[in-house]
Amino acid sequence: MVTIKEVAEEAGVSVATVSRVINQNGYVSEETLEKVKSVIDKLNYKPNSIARSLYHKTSNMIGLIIPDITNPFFPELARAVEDVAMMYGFKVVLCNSDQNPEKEMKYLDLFKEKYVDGIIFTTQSQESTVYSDLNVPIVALDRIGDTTIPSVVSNNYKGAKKATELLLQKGVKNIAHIRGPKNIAPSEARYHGFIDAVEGKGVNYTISEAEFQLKDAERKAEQFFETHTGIDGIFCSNDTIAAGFLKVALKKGIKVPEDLQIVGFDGSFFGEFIYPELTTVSQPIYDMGAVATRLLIKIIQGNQPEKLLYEMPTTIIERGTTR
Amino acid sequence: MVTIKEVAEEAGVSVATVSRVINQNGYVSEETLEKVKSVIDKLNYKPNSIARSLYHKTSNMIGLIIPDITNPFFPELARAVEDVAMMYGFKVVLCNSDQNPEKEMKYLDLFKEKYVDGIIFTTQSQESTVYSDLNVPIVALDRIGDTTIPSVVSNNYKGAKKATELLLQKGVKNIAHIRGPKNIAPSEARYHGFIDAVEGKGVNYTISEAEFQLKDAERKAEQFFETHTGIDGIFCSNDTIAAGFLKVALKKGIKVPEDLQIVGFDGSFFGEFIYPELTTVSQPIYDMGAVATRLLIKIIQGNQPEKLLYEMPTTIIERGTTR
DNA sequence: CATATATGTGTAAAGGGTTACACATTATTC
DNA sequence: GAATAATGTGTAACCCTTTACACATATATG
Repeated sequence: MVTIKEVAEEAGVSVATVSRVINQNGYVSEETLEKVKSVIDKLNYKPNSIARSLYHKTSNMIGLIIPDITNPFFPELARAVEDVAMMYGFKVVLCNSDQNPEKEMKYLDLFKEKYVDGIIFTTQSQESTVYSDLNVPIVALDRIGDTTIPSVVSNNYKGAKKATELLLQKGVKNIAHIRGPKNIAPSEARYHGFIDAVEGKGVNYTISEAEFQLKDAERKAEQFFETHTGIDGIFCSNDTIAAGFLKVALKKGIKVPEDLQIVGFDGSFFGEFIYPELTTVSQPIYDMGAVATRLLIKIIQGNQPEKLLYEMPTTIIERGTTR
Repeated sequence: MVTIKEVAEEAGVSVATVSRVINQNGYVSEETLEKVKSVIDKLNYKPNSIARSLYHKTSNMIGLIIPDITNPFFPELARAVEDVAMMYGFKVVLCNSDQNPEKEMKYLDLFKEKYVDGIIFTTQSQESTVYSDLNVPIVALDRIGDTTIPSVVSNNYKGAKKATELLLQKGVKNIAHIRGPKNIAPSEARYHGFIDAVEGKGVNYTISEAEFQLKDAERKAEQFFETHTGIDGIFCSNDTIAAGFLKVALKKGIKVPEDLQIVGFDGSFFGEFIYPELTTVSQPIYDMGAVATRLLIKIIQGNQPEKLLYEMPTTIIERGTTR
């Protein structure tokens, strides 16, 4: 690797001058500028970013902590973060926490050591690793309740409410909600959205629960259809659960959407892969990632965020599982 | 951040001694050792990894270049890379190249600047950014034809052949192959696998082509079913295409697997989300990532790879779209 | 008991940049 | 034309670790 010293020698100037040329600060004569530039080109010199980091205590890197990239919700998010980061000259280090506080701590330490300029994280769990006192700009995604960290969330409550209302409006008489795990914030919010859409409206409703995993959803669906009859509308806490219920329904010969309507949540890409296509509450996943990243970069650049909670709107995509 | 200097002062020794304690090399008396260790604990000192990198020209980071994390094939791969890297104390920097050579070059420069210890990359395209002369250990995934770079691939040819043979054996009389794009190596290999299973066997076959994208697959499927009749078996170049064809077939009221059998390729998770579940040729995606990473780390540690091509076996998963 | 070897610790240079400060030169102002 | 400001460049310290080398002491060897 070519160093600044070699460039300086070749150009017959000091390293300081070369540095000035690179960083475009301080005074450099036109003549010297040209000379140095040409040497830089000739030697294909690239300033060593590690050395820079050491001095500046800055790395142009953003740390991204997500539960699991394998969960279909996160690739798009990660992609958005990378795209925006890239636009501003930042790189991203991706870490899968598996919701494991130990792993999270480990990554946090790593980030500090590496002088990352900022951190974006998603934990769907509620108890928190101590994120607040680590003295690095940070933005939370899809996580509420913390009053000190700027957060970007989608409006889970409202989306769930709208979805439920859609089902009712489509003539559903016996509605069910398959809620997600209790300790996950969005699942909680969606549950409340459902309840508020249904409670006191004289509507017949049931609640069941499933993990955000296909296999578990199918198991729960099998049980569900055995123990419940006459259900003609289901609002599922996410698309994975919805896919599981749809599969089992089809297998049992239940006609969707004629006899049973189903709405999911997330707007996962696979909603279009299945048939009938899944009606779902779409979260602006890419936008959430983009907004979070822009926000983080703003903070990195020294601006205070205008607000602590950025709530992104959800939209209903009506497809084949509703009439 | 606490520095080694502060630790040294507090412990009443020189920085060299502290460094020796941290790195467990050189002579340190039992007494000093204890003393220094306790100070390190007390101050919660963590060696600055940037400074270390600067000295060692090493970063404990692995660069991973993939086309697009949003493509369902890659999250699992990325996950495997991260898991294995983690086990060996490496972190991973993830980059989406979009198959864009410029972006690839940019990332490669970045990696050199950051002293990444090694690089894993996937390009499905055949023309190559110059990966060979960058003087960093490197492993290619899912990419053939390069004779200098150690590669991990799955056996696309054999998998395709087996899949085709499976269809024939299940009684398919008029078989079609929906091939993937021409410039993508795995799609090419699968095409040849199909041809070799079918050519000279007195079998009736057709070839069509589609992008590895649902929308395009659906368009092509619409056309396909209009222009072809009597087709009772389709081998698709990947699961996304298969999903598109399945959807359109179901929409048209074609009975799957009774009247039409479909086999995909990849073993993508969404194959289980759809109904009937997709029969597919499963690639050991996670294993491929893990093997590639282990191989890379081996090279980083100075061992030569035993072979240049690591071919991983594919397995057929029979599910609902075949009889 | 002198010499060689092992043990323990510190000093300073190196790794590749950035920048405060010093110094020299040129341009401006009165 | 002298004082002041602006411009151009170099020297050296600094960012934080690691390690070669120097030095001192303790132990082993003949």
